[in-house]
Amino acid sequence: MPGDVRAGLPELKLYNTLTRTKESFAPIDPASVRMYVCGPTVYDFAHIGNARPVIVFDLLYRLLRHLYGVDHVRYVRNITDVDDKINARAAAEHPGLPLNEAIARVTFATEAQFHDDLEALGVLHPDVEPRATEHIAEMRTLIEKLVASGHAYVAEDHVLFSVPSMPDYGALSRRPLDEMIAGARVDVAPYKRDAMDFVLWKPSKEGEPGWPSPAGIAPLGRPGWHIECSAMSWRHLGETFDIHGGGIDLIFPHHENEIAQSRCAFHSGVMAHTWMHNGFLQVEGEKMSKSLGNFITIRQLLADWPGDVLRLNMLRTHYRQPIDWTLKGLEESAKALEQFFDAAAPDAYPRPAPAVLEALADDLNTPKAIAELHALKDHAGKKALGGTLAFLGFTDGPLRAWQAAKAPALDVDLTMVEARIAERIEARRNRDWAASDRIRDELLALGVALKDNKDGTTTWEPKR
RNA sequence: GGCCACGUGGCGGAGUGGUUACGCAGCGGACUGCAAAUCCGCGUACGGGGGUUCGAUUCCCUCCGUGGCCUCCA
Repeated sequence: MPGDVRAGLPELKLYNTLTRTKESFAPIDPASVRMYVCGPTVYDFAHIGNARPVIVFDLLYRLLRHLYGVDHVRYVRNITDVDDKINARAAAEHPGLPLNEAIARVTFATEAQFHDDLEALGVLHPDVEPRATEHIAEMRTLIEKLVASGHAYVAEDHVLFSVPSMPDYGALSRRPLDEMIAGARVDVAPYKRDAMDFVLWKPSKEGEPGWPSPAGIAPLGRPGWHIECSAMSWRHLGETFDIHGGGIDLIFPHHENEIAQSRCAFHSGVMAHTWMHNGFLQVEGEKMSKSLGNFITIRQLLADWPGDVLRLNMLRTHYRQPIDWTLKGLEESAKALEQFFDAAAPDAYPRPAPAVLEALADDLNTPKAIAELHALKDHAGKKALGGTLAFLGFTDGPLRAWQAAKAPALDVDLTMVEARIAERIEARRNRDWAASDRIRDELLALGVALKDNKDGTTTWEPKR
């Protein structure tokens, strides 16, 4: 490598769920830093909780690209397009269609909605966005490997992963096997050898999507939930890679099972070196759920706020902390963003100010980074602020459009306003404060707010 | 029940073994004919109780509270 591309850059530290400590990040290959993040299951509009990992890991992606070079980072975020919820949705929405066609419609439409949402949130496209249904072959290969090595077995046309075959299963979630078995509240399927065993492949029911099964199973089948991520990360990032991210709720069982599948299939001690998990989101102090009626989609929020405000609001809390999503918070975020863009030079080259970069390099300390943004606003150059905002994924266009749209429509005669202002200046020159104040009040009633500037001029702006 | 997080000033939210986070709101001041805008300044916080320490918000124990996972879930 010609010189050290990272010279002068801060050391990146990331909290690793696997070790429960903040560690210095050292990629397997600095020329190809590899990150996998669990993406959405496409059956409905994404909610604001779904937006959190997408925004957080987008920021990490931007940071990695800055530290290692745009062409030296490979970011994979999958689309899960095979799932019972998708099937149910498809049957409900398109009752007249064959199920497979209905499913295609649902997943296609949902994926498009998701992409629209992310664009509004300022999220970059990952380098690869693989779909589960396009990686069935890889899944089958993995399953065959696992069966061949004794880590999986066939029972009643299912393939199950044998958890006891992996002695250190549970390391990520820190759940020793015996405890889990003791505390298991699950109905154990009779064909499981062990209560903890999980499904890699299952037979498709009549009318469900199905693919040729592995391991000599005759009927068509479909994959279990966990195998797809092992297959897609393998295909696009290799047997071992640097970072695997997702929501904290995925630690168990999803990520634990991914690790089991990948490590046992490749006889490896490691799937990903760094495991990162974002905290959960609540809405106005309550858990978000459909039954409480506080279930908010990204799309609903975008009707009221520019995506950049949602993005800033998300980043005001450190990614590992729980976040309480509130209207008050959104209002504060909007205000801060307006201040930033009022103070920033437009179309600045995307480049993080050193203090912001340092904050981000410390396990994505975005609240600290935002504090530095305020410092830049007050003390540093407009270009530094503008460049940093651009680096962080903020653009002012939607914000400005939003400001214009929410401003009360002014139906005033500009010539009249200018005339009244001139009239008031004359009154003030004559120290006729009563007349001056009357004119100001009258214009304010029309939505025109006057400002007497230090240089003696008077300007106006729409009343806020 | 088991496991894992979290509890910071009015609110949001970083961080640290001993000096200021930062933002919003509030208050005071400057400026102004009065305002608006702007600028300056101010509050003196770390859930309760023990312990370690010269010293703890920061480490340990414990209690209380909140949330999450253990079943699909960002």
